[in-house]
Amino acid sequence: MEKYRRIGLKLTPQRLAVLHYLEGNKDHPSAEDIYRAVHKKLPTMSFATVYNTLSILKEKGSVLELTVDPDKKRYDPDTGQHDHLICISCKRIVDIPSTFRFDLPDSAKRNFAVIQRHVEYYGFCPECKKR
Amino acid sequence: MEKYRRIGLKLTPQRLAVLHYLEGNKDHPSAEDIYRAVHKKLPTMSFATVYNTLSILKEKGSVLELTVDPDKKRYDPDTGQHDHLICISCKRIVDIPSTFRFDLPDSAKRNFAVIQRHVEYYGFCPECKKR
DNA sequence: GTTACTGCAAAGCTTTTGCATCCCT
DNA sequence: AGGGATGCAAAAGCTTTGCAGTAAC
Repeated sequence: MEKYRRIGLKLTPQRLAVLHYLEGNKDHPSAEDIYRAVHKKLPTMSFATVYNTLSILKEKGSVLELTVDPDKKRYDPDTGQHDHLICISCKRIVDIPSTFRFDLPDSAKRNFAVIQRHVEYYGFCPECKKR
Repeated sequence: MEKYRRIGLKLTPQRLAVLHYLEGNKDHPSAEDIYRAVHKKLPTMSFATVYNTLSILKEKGSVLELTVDPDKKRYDPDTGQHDHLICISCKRIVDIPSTFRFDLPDSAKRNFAVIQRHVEYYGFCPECKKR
């Protein structure tokens, strides 16, 4: 938690609860997932505070906002380079290591200043493909 | 247009207008972009019909729904394998050829049945990086 | 003549915002 | 004590839906 104080966050119980829930979380939760989990521990927790906290964490680079689920945004506390397997049926998102280099040849960049790469593999997870 | 009749579409003026607008379109338009463009030619055009048409085209595999813009869905009539450069400032989306093989090693698939791969490079486009 | 599509308005969801109150530092 | 954070409710977007009327086949 020291690292959050260092980036200039005012440490409220609400923020600590969100940070604690996200710590090491591999589920790529939505804002509602976070709200529901944290609300159990902290019944006064509001949606506005969840979004407010996520917005600051995004800004500070401590959380990634994923736009891979057509229905809602998902959040990833793992900001290291990795790719995603996504089930188009149950919307499960699973981390996998990147299998190739980040580099895009300059000729392909069209003068963009590229900052980040996202790679997603869409399909059916083991459970959903059974049906 | 023959190919749309062949996949079992009832060809209404509204659908033809949407199909014509999407044909060869490289802008990755949103539903609203499509609505505005088609509405000029066909003033009775409604949003419901835009979404209805897109939904059918998606189903038939004639259009890809992109979830790379956090604000709204974008549509891509080019269903061949290619990657995207995305400007996080103006939301412009530019096509680039894929620079590596589709294959994901079986060991990385976690038993998913992978159907599609999406690769996006996020950053600033030439115009937006000037500021 | 049927069946399916259109258009309008209302509803549904996720996310954002305004503002008074509260509390971390 | 002061400035920022919280919580509530309302609002804003995008997208979906219900249904009566209409048009394609």
